[in-house]
Amino acid sequence: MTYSEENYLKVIYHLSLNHSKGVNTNSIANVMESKPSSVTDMVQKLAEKELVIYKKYQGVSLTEKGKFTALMIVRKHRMWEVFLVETLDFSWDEVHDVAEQLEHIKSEKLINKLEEFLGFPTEDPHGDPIPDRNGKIAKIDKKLLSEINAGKKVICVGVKDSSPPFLQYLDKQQIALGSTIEVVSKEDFDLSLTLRVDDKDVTVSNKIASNLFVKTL
Amino acid sequence: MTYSEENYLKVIYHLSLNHSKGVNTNSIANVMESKPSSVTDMVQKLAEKELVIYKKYQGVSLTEKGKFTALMIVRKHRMWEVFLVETLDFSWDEVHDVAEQLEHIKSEKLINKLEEFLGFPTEDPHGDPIPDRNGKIAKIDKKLLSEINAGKKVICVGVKDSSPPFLQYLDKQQIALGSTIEVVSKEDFDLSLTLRVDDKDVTVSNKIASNLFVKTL
DNA sequence: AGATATTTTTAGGCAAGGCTAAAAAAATAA
DNA sequence: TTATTTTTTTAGCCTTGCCTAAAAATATCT
Ligand SMILES: [Mn+2]
Ligand SMILES: [Mn+2]
Ligand SMILES: [Mn+2]
Ligand SMILES: [Mn+2]
Repeated sequence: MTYSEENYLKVIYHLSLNHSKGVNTNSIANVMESKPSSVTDMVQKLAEKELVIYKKYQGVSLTEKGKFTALMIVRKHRMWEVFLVETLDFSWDEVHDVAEQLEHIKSEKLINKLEEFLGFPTEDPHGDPIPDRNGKIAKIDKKLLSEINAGKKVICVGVKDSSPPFLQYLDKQQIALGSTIEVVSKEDFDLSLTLRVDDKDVTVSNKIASNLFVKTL
Repeated sequence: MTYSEENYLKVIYHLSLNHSKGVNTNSIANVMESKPSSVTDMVQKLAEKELVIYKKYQGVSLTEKGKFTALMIVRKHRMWEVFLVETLDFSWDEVHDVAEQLEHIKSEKLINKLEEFLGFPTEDPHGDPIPDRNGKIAKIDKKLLSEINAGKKVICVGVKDSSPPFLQYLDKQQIALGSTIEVVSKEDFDLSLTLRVDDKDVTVSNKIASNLFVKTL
């Protein structure tokens, strides 16, 4: 399994969580920052190896084998992110790029020992669930903050976008995983929200609110 | 810098420690388990990038830039080996292959944070010195056990061969880094040695003795 | 339905990093 | 010194993973 094949499987896995049908060529190319023709090439190779199911012009989906492989990569990615934050004091906006490299290290023993050392974490620093060694992944019950009505109190449990600028914005507003957020009011005009986070009022745009996952109490 | 280029630089670095002149094509090919023609190709590419000095038929040597790059890879390799043994409880014969992968992870911050977490170790689990972040590497004063005369007491400080079979042999004989070894007698015929390690007598062949580094008291 | 636009695939090419076989240079032996 | 062997380089080929341009299939609009 090459580095490149692993990245394709991971991207197909992530895309198939939303687009419940077959994943289309163009969306893979967009995420991979490559060209549709390259995607077609690789997808045909993955189909020969029985990692994906592919019919011309019909999009692609993972086989059980392909899905398991993808989950193991996601497992490693998120486990390493926990290590970087918890053990090496990285901040949550610095870990993704390094984890993109570390997720390709091939050693079952390494990931299992690391998991043990970290105390069997179930979520990564962005609130995403970590698959266990059998590929089982918890479904975390969460809603977007943008779907919450005024007057409700919720807890921040994750981010949809985990790009550094967004995470740094949250740091600046002192919104972190576990923060209690009260939706004070919602503006009809632009759907912006006024929140109370730790006794401080903050106004956030709809774009912000639709990238924050929360749990109702 | 690709994975492959990094491996070439590392191999050239290790070979140039012994073969004090230019490193020859064939020895690189042997270590890399590739063919001399492939080595010539790559060496020419490295010369263009000013990482090595190369004249046809004259062997190859590292430039300052190439040497620093090689040292940073060695630094990462050995630091990760310490992590695997100290933090994740790997045994010293299990770490090399994983470290071969981890040494290519690109993040200065990662290696420096890891170094800090590990308490700035100066040697890896096989007794080899770890270069610091400026590329400075300690020269450890050590001799081969095979050079020690009968009657002397020494301390085991490293291994020359760090292949799993050899390391496992040492485990079985309960010889570890830090063990005190007394050379009881040396057999003229085959240069085998009788040792006293922790109040136990062991006989080892010359081959074993010439792969163990020791420090005289 | 028929025309047009979009998506996807195919065809052909390129760079990296390998390989084998043959040629050239250097080292060694006679 | 000349002949032979060994080492090294060159030439040409292959696979992987990417690309562009063109062709084919599918989707959308009138
Ligand atoms: Mn990530
Ligand atoms: Mn994450
Ligand atoms: Mn090693
Ligand atoms: Mn080592």
